[in-house]
Amino acid sequence: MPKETFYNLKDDKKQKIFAAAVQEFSSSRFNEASINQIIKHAEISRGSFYQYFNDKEDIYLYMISEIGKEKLAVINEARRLEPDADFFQAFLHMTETALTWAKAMPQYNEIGMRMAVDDSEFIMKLRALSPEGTNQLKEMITRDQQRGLIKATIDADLVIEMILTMMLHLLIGYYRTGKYEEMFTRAKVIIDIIKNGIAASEEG
Amino acid sequence: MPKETFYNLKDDKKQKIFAAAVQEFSSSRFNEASINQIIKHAEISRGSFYQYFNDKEDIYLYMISEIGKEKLAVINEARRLEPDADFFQAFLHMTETALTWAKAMPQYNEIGMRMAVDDSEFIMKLRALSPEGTNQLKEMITRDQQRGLIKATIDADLVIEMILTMMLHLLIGYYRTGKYEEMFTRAKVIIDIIKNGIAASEEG
DNA sequence: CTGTCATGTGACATACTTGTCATATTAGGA
DNA sequence: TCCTAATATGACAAGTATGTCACATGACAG
Repeated sequence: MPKETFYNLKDDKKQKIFAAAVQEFSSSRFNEASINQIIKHAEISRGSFYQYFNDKEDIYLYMISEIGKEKLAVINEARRLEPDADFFQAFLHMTETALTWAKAMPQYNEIGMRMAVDDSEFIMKLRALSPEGTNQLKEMITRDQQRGLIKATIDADLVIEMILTMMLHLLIGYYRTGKYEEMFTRAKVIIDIIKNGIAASEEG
Repeated sequence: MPKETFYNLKDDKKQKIFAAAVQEFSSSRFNEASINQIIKHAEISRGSFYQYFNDKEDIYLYMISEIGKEKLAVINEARRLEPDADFFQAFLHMTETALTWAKAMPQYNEIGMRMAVDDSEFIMKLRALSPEGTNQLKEMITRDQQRGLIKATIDADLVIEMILTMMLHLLIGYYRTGKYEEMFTRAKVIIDIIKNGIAASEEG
């Protein structure tokens, strides 16, 4: 929650500060990110910073919530398609969305990557608060179990965990190599491997 | 490569310094680890530290190589068993070894965890140098493909990537929750999911 | 024009870091 | 015992960081 003084600023100045925060938090983890760098790039004084925000946590939360708004729009757009797709199609689509997002917004993606591997107290707490969009996936698996597409004995939570782990791994791979096509191909193969393990086709 | 003055020290003093390094590097990533903390716990002076080691990288490499020696012994012990096991049995056994190791040596495990998610220049370089024990796994998959236990079309490298990713994920899970049995159970389920995807039983 | 209040500023205190170096201590051979 | 060479020490310089605060500037109402 930035202070009122921040919200009173002109939009382009707010934007500049936001951009400076993105720049800093996309190149350093929370603990290592420096307010000095932020104010330098935003071209504001140290005093001003503390007139806008309480501390580093404050501007981080602000930045995350701003990014979240943008992200939500993209995700909702993606979800509107294919309402009847099975879990595998949906997940592949989701992966594609995530990769596209990562490609389009490399800095935002980088922030997410850093957050995923951050073990500072603040980020740990923050992660614990946001439950991810996991419910929707679980519903899909349950539905596909009822439709007879996925084995009834499968532990949905574990499958989701597997799949999100692999997706994060792919994102990190993309982030490190920049090879979008390759990561997408891999995603398809990984889903195929998981599918032929959890699909009910043979055993039931 | 610590300096000669370090190797000239009595064993218990060397041991104390090693323990202080383990303590510090198991609770902080490389960049955040503090030499001040190490010398405090080792009860040596700042000057002495720089008489023993060139810098932080130096003591880190020393510590890692010492741990590596211990680890190698454990791994070799584990590999001696079941020479004819298939890939899945072998991998499960490997996971068990890793989890046991993590349980027995929590600090070493923590160091490994931190190293896995460290993106400092030094650790990135270090990771790139050590190629992991991935060859052995690949040989097993190839052999099992020839034995007809695994689909011939499967990309061994990708499977190894998947499996190591999931194993790391489980290790991190164990590290965070301390629930050894649960992680081992999950490992079995994960392997089962991957197996019924890559086993040649139905399609291959 | 002036008074008031919001906003901008950078020097400062404080606390941390690493690596150096002059000096003190210790140990072992002659 | 005494001398020398190895080793131990902590003050220090130079750098980083955060958060505060007295003061400067700007804007706007009367």
